[in-house]
Amino acid sequence: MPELPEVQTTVEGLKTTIVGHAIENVRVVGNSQKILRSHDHGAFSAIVVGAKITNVSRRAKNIVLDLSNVHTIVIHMRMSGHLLVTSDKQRVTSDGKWEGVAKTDPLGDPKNQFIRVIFGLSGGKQLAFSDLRKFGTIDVYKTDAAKKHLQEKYGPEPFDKKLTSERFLQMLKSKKTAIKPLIMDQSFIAGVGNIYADESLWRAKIHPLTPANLLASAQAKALLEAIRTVLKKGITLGGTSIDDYRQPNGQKGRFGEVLKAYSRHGQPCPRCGTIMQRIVVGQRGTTFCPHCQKRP
DNA sequence: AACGACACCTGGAGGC
DNA sequence: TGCCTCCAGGTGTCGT
Repeated sequence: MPELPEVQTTVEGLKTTIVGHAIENVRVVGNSQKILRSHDHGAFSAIVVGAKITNVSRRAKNIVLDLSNVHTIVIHMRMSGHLLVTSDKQRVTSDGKWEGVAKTDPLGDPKNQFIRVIFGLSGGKQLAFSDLRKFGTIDVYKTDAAKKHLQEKYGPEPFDKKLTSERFLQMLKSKKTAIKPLIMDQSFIAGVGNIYADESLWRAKIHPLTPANLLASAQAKALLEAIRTVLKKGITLGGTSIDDYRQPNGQKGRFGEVLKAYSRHGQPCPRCGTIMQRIVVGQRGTTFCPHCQKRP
């Protein structure tokens, strides 16, 4: 599910709510042990319980929780995961049910009912991981190992100032692969997934199957700017909640209301009115405007 | 090295 | 209503 803006929105929500709190216990609901990937439940608890959360940050689509005991928890929400934080008088029971939450409360939203892992925090707060499809992962590493791993595994962050349009063009020149799967490749550039890829390519007027090395300098520049623009807008609007994503308070993001391309096949292009088409690229549904985004 | 196919899970939507 | 098939925002692995 979540791409960079959703992860960033989550991180910002967690920063103001859970930093400074200690982890008192970790519960796994039902048959969800595999979400704790690096360690089994007992070993994971033994490492994190008693430690204080000192910082929350993001690298690529990972949520990074630094702990006071030189360990770091790395959470990946994959397709349908999201993190929720309880406020006063709200509670998740050990079987994943909400208490003190009305159906009309954002936390009462049906998409917030798939609680798989619960962190009990000091002060009576809870951090709950809801994930319908159970694809999400929660790992813990020693902090230096975590930082090294996160640094090496992923490509540049889209907002990194060192990622100039010249450098981006250079990166594209060495790849013959189609541009859409390339910008979704996290080792090429971090944070772009299917929604923001479609949006960026539409904005930059580039056909998703264009071989990367055929992009002209002006197109590379336009694409990098488009990626930055759509990601920034996604963050401003609290992410895209097409289906499963929710903010830590349970609310939906609003970027879905302003999508120009993603999932709009059969509807007119907002720029030229041509009916938008759907194709499959790299096994992913892809929507584009056949008039604005011409194949080279 | 690069690319495609598939697996991992579960629920919702749409067709018949 | 009930059953069936398809679809989903991501990524790891395995095969060619």
